[in-house]
Amino acid sequence: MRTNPSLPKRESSLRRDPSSRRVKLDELADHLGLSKSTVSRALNGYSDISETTRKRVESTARKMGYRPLSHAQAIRTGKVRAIAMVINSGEPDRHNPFLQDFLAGACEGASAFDWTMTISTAKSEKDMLNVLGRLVEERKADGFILPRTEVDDARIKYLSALNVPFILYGRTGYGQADPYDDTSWFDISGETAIRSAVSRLSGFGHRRIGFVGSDPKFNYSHLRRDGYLEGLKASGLPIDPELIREGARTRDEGAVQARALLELENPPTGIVFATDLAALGSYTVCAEFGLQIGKDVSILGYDGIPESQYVSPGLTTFSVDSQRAGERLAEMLIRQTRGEAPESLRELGEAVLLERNSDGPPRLTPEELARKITQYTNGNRGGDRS
Amino acid sequence: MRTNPSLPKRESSLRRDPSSRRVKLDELADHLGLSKSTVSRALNGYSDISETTRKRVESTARKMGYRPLSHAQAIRTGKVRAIAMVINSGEPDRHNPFLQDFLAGACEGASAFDWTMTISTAKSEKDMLNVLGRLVEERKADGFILPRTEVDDARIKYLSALNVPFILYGRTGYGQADPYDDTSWFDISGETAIRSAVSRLSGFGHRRIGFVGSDPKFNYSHLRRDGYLEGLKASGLPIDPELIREGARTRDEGAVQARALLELENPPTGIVFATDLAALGSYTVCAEFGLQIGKDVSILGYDGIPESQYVSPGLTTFSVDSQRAGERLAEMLIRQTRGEAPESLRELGEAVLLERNSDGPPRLTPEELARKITQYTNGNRGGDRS
DNA sequence: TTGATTGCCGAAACCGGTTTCGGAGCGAAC
DNA sequence: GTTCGCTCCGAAACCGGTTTCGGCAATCAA
Repeated sequence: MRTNPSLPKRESSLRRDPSSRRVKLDELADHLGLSKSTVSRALNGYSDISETTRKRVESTARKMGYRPLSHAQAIRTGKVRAIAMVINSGEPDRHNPFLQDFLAGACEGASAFDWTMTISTAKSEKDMLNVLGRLVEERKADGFILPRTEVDDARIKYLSALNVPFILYGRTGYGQADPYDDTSWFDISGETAIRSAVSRLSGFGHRRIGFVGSDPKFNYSHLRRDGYLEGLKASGLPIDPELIREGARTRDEGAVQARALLELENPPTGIVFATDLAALGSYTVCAEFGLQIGKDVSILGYDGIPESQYVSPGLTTFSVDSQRAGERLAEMLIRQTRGEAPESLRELGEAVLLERNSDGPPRLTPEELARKITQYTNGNRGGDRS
Repeated sequence: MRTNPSLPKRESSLRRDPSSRRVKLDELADHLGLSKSTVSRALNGYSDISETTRKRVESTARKMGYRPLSHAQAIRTGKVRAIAMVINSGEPDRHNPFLQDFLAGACEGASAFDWTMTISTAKSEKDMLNVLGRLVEERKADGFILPRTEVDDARIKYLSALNVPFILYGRTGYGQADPYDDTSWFDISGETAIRSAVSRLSGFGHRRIGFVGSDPKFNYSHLRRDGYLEGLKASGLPIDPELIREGARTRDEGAVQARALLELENPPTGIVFATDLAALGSYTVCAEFGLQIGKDVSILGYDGIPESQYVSPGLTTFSVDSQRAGERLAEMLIRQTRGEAPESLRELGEAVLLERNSDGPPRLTPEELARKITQYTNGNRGGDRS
């Protein structure tokens, strides 16, 4: 006698009620008086099935509630009708309130094709490739969405080498000769948004405008900084390296960079942040310096996180439609796995400006601003500010 | 000639490099000089394989990088080694910053067993059952995690009827005779936390303590309200129905309920909220009434969302370890699909108090508080408060 | 010595679909 | 009247695993 190694003998209780058993292809074929191969080809739209039979098959299939087992088809077709995404759970700015919107979009995009979405998480960069590898090996998905693309992205190299389809949320290869040679991607043009942020401030009359970028390992950080530079150029403002800071991903890091900018001898009267989170960090610094945001200093963000509307004053920012992004990415990825050329699957969307109260005409010149800050901090040194 | 209905003829480019082809069971068997049935049974721990052979098979399997195709096994075993969760994307409070932690936990819990996690979203309550249905029909998962359980939960009925394994994040059937008869669940004891919140306020000297619950369709809302009542009882305080509000899921709804409580003739000097989001809504109301949070009125939340530490004053709240919750749920669900009895798979965790500055000894009596509010609002009527 | 167990493994069926291949039936062309 | 080609469908192989069943050799009991 052999023993099955599984646990207690409750397996039977897991079987579905026999009365509500699923209908399989053979039964459907019997019911139709056709062979199962004919039925299968009819359902899959083969051309050697007469139109009338196809219609008949489809209608009774629907009537009988027939649904092919996806893994049963996968064994022959090699496609599981699923896309995957692996999230890096070790990131400092991982508490992304938009994840749900993004996932909702991706799921809907997949559902529209009757595909599903599997996710996984990686604890580190190294773990990432292992996780991807497992998913590929076990063939849990036919393609991958790669969020937060980096300038030099290991995931891309890995999947390319394996010839596994993928699509980027973002672009990659900043600064390379042919940055996006044959990958497909969807992205929101952060550079356009940041450029117009600078123009907006310049239009308000700001002459010294600072920029706080994100981690330079991410491609978007470079693109947005370039948008800032373009914005300066378009407004005829000089580039001052002193006003360009990088590496702020979290609120705290945003605060550090905001402080550095405001403590300059000749501080900016307006600051554009690459992300809302970093921008929110500046709020505490401004409070600390006795600065009124929107008057003494103008702040602009990017992302459109919900919190940006609840701070006071409301943060002017550029809102990204994460749900749509997820949806587009899913659709484009599926089309790629179906044979469309990756190079033909690229799309660039735009963020939309949410005008709130964190920016406006400068009330002070940079000199006056500097004086106000030093006076305030001196006056408060050792004071009680609980 | 028959035509395959798929798109352009690039299929070939999708095939993996033939040199890096996956090794399949037959090849492994050939390499070992064994039959593939023996190898399969060895890998699956059957008892009729000698220990030495088993070891040999396992080691060379590892050496050759053999990995069974999960859908190929599924066709015979009926198990795809995946758990699923479907998120309701239509919820007003869907921007949950903890989703990522939760998913990370669930994914890790699944990975530990070499399972994966598939997700999907539903746009409404009705859509929910369709989405679940599709996943079940196509057998995309072996079991489901059901988050945010409701008092009368359609998902539970649906999956129970189909005899599909599932586990609740939360409990259900509040008020029924045998509320949790044979479902398995993991939950955090919100009632315990809220009870101690009341005790904490009472310990500070508060005598009138309000409660703002969440949507009563959710089970947790009732449990937390009960915790509030128990807390009052433990502190020897009377129950005043006037002080109990419900239905606040969003920040704005929290604001509405906070306003209602504070505008009472005999307002509470401390308010316990069922969720952080609702608690944050009270901040704007307090500002509007010229009330200093933590002094004039004490506020307590529950959830431990990141934002709670960035508001001023920091919100005292109870932090829930979402990642651990996800991990436990995944493990328990997998064990259930392997045959363990659902009734034996239940676990109750505790939230941990994060003491911050939104609560403390009452500076005013309820009467003084009421007077302060009316004075302030009258004084500011029509005034400029931009 | 013989018959019955036991330990270990191979052959073959099986899971539920997809795809290949061949052939019946029919109309048109020679 | 063949022959050809076209439309449409069925039989059977196939995908990559798992599970059943039976059999051989060695061991044990009688």
